[in-house]
Amino acid sequence: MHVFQRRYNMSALIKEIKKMEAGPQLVTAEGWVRTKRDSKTVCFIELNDGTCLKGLQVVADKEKFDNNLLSSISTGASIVCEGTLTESLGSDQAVELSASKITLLGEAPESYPLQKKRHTLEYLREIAHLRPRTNTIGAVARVRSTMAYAVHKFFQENGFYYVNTPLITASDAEGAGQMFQVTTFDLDNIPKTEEGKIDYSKDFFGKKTNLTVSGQLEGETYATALRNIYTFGPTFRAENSNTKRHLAEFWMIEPEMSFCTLEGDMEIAQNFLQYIFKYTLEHCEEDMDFFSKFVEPGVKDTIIHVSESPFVHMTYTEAIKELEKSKDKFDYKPFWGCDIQTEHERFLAEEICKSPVIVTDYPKEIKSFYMKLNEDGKTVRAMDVLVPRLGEIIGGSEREAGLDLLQQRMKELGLREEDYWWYLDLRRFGSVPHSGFGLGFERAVQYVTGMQNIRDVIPYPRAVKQADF
RNA sequence: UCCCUUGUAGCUCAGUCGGUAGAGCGGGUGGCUGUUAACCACUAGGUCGGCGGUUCGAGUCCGUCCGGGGGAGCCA
Repeated sequence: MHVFQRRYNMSALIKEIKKMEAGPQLVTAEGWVRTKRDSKTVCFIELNDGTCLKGLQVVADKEKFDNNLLSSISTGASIVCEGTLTESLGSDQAVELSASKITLLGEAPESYPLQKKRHTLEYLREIAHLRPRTNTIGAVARVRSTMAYAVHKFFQENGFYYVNTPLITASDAEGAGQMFQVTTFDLDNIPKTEEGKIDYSKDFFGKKTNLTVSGQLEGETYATALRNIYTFGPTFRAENSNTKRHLAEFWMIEPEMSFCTLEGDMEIAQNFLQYIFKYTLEHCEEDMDFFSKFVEPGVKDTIIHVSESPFVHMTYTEAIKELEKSKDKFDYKPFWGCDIQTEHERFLAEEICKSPVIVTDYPKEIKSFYMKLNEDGKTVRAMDVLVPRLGEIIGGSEREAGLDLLQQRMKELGLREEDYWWYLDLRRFGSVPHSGFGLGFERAVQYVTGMQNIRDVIPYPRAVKQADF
């Protein structure tokens, strides 16, 4: 990126101005006032436009400016400053803007909710429309955007096509949790059949529909046509879960690869995570330093380490053996066949492996119907990527490619074949081994930034009893 | 949904054994100063989350409802 390049009618971004050298040319800076400090003859304004963490110091000689103008420039006000860049006498910045002209665009009276002091993240959630103007949420927003770009960049550069799977779905049986129903019915006057049941034939789609809980099944259809695809879009879960790592509306990334077995799946998952981590470290250095200093001490070093070291591999059976050695530490005693609890996941990643770990070959009973059965008849070709601090960040598998085996599995679980006719067609016509995984985007942002609560890494969190703004 | 915890000034919190409230920051005013979480002084600002109960008296004890946080389950 060229620092001096002008875009459309925009003046230079503050992140670019800060990299310029002192000189006689006029520079214009626009932004919001973070804080103002007065001295006898000069006034210091820290101006931030959100393009970087630390703002530009604007220095206004009090003799040159109307006192009313300077006094109305308070924290939160929006201003335009024109002047020349000079070498700063202060030690916290290389250059500063010596203002020759300041225009107040919008004042911010004392009722402005953001003070020039630390606020709790809980309070900031109540003013979600203003919180991106804070250091922390601004940094999260920049990192989130950078990570989203890295996601596309990784897949686009590695032979994947971006597929948009539907958000509204008629398949009610994906089994991945409670769904939000979509209807245009007047809920006070719902059409009923003669038997008194809801008459969905009169609803908008002529059948019962919900918001998607996963684009995977539709993703598989495009993977078995374009070879490698990925989805990256919103996902909805109506579960009544109240935790710091669940949302009712979140963004999920789901790659799906044809002619790919579980081994390839694991390799891509690791390379993918490491790529977006490295890309973010490279492009968000200032923000990562901030997170590492104030949000989660050492998170930057952790991400550097994780982006360079191979992940540990372990089968479910091996993982249970390891957990049984320390069973006294757990509320839920581990045994072969049990679900791996959050406490187990974290112990595996944090204590046993001290790094991300990929656990594979889970008992079929605790995994989804579409996962490929191993030859032992008991386990499936599933993999979960567990990371320290968070637990599961990726869940994936090699898909069952055999029609008979898939039909048998669905029968065992009471799934109706007619609901999945098109999914089964993929096994009827040109079936191939294929694999994929799902990554919760917000969880990845949490992991990279060290933010404790998922509601602080998405602009407007939707959760149980929470849909403001 | 369950368990724990919390709700006091604009924000963050203190408030002892039940006797109707304090600090820091922020705001305002004044002072000082090339400042950078600026500093110093003064000042304004409160239905103590709502409702009900116990008591001579409730921020404090009890019940209940609502909101916040943490943990669990479910999962991404």
